[in-house]
Amino acid sequence: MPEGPSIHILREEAARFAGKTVLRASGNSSIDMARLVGHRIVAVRSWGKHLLVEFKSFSLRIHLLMFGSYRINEGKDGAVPRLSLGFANGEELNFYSCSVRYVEEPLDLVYDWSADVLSDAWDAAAARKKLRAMPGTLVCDALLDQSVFSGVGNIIKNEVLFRIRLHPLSTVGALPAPKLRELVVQARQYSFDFLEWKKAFVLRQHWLAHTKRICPRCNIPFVKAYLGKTQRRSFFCESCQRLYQAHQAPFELT
DNA sequence: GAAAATGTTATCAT
DNA sequence: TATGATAACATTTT
Repeated sequence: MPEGPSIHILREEAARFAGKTVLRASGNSSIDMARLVGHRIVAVRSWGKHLLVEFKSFSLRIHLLMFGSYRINEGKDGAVPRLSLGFANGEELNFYSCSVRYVEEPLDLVYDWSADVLSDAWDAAAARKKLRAMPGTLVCDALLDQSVFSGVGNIIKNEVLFRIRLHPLSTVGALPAPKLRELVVQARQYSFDFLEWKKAFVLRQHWLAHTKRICPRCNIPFVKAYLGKTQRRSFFCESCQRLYQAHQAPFELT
């Protein structure tokens, strides 16, 4: 369920609770839920895959991890909420199998909004600068680095690399400037495409590489491998996705 | 029904 | 101490 665009949708749906006061909080989370009761939600925000419910003096951070889900104004069959927030008129916001935490500091101090690929505050130049500082990193790992591309997940990773014809084992430092620029542009652009397709329930049919067996450009089999320090599934075409590697030895002189 | 998977973090080992 | 490997968590789809 959850890459950045899915959380963006969740945030839009949960925005209705901004300004409302929590009347009840329950669930199997280990956080102090009583603390929430009586507090008014100032805003519902998101940063990449984090959903942030902001109160006046603290915030709640929900991360759906791999299998999390949520329901608004209804329960989920046979599932106990990790956290259930009750509001006036029987309204409720329920989260299942997710990570729940308090953030004590002001959100603007904790989060770098310019790293969120779906944010108005997204800063492509800042992302390029971060990438230039990690020349030895594989592009498949760089795309999943939340401090650079907050919200990008494994599906977006595979689709972006296919879209810009870039081999996942390419090294960030070996990319020509225009390619690096394209990587940054498409990480954001594909995330918006993902968002629109997800909203229209047509996301999966737009996948060109992720879980696919044949390259739609070359008509030859994709390679499926678990790559990078993250060891996540990669689907790529060895024919049309170019591999850029450093010409010099892959160790650093210190 | 087994296996895999849209993710992150805690803990242990080196 | 810092880095890295491993485990842990939990649910739906193939």
